Amino acid sequence: MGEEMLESHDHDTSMEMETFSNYLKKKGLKITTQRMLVAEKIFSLHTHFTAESLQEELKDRRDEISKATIYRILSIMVEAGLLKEHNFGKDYKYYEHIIGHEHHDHIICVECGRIVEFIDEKIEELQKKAARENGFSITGHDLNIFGICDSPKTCEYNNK
Amino acid sequence: MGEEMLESHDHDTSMEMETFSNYLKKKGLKITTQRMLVAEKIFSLHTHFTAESLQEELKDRRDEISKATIYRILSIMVEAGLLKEHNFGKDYKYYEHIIGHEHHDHIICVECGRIVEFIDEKIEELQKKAARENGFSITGHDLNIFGICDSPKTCEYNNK
DNA sequence: GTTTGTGCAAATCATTTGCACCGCG
DNA sequence: CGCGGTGCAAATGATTTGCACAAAC
Repeated sequence: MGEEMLESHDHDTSMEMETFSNYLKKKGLKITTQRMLVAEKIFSLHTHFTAESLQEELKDRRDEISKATIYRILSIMVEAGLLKEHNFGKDYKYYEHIIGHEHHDHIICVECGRIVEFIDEKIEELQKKAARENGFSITGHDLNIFGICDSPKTCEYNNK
Repeated sequence: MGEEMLESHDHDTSMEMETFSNYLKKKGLKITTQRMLVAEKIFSLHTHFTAESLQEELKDRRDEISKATIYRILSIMVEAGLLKEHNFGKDYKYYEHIIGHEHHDHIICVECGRIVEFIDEKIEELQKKAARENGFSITGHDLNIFGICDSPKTCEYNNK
């Protein structure tokens, strides 16, 4: 239920945009129209998206942004730590912005594709413990649970 | 530490081969040389492998097996529930056979690629709980922890 | 003998890259 | 202005597929 709350209010992106601009300046990269448009869109989204869906969302602009540029900007933002890349078992990547979002794991419906975010501090703790016990200094993790959801709205399985 | 033990003894593959053959028969698929060679190799491996590395391992045979065939056989074995597919964040897939191996999660070294398996029943339990609480009936999960390992043998990071 | 499997090469698909032109600083 | 950025089209790399020949049943 945490995610619906985050998505309901209209998010002000100025703080995130500022962070991104600062990163660009610090790295000697230029502030371009495309970078601003893409970042703005990304920060305004509070869902998981793909390079494809992002380009689609930007189509309403008079000037469409090329896939090459989209990929290049995504890569900068991941590098900047503003964006997280996910592999949900598909052959393309999902992204979600990080600022303003706590770390969380995912439950993915194998029937309708719905993604629910959740966080369990005990699981986090146990993961750190497991890494430590195996002599690893942890840099990150990825936990995805797959299942069939109960959403009568989206889930084909519960919809028939 | 559980994994080293599994890997140390020479595994008899006859039981697994039997299961695979039965599956093929049941599905009206043919028992071919390639399918037997690939399955035999897979069941004898107790590590994670890729389509590429598997083909490499089969090179010592007089007749090399084509990539197309390898992929086709991998797909059958996944379908049969004998093989599990993994996305470790790379742009190619990893596989590991399932029979004779308990379910487990992975810790992957981002420096040297070493993969350690682990299992934590409490994490398993908490995952089921999280899925249940979000209205999902769980079908599977994937937990990967990334970090830097302490192996002086393989890890470049600890090797310099 | 049929039907299914295999190898090869060509096709896909997401992502990346080379290059000529464009626009920020 | 000058150099990094963008778009385009071509390149890449893993995986898939069409097709003619080969092997299983």
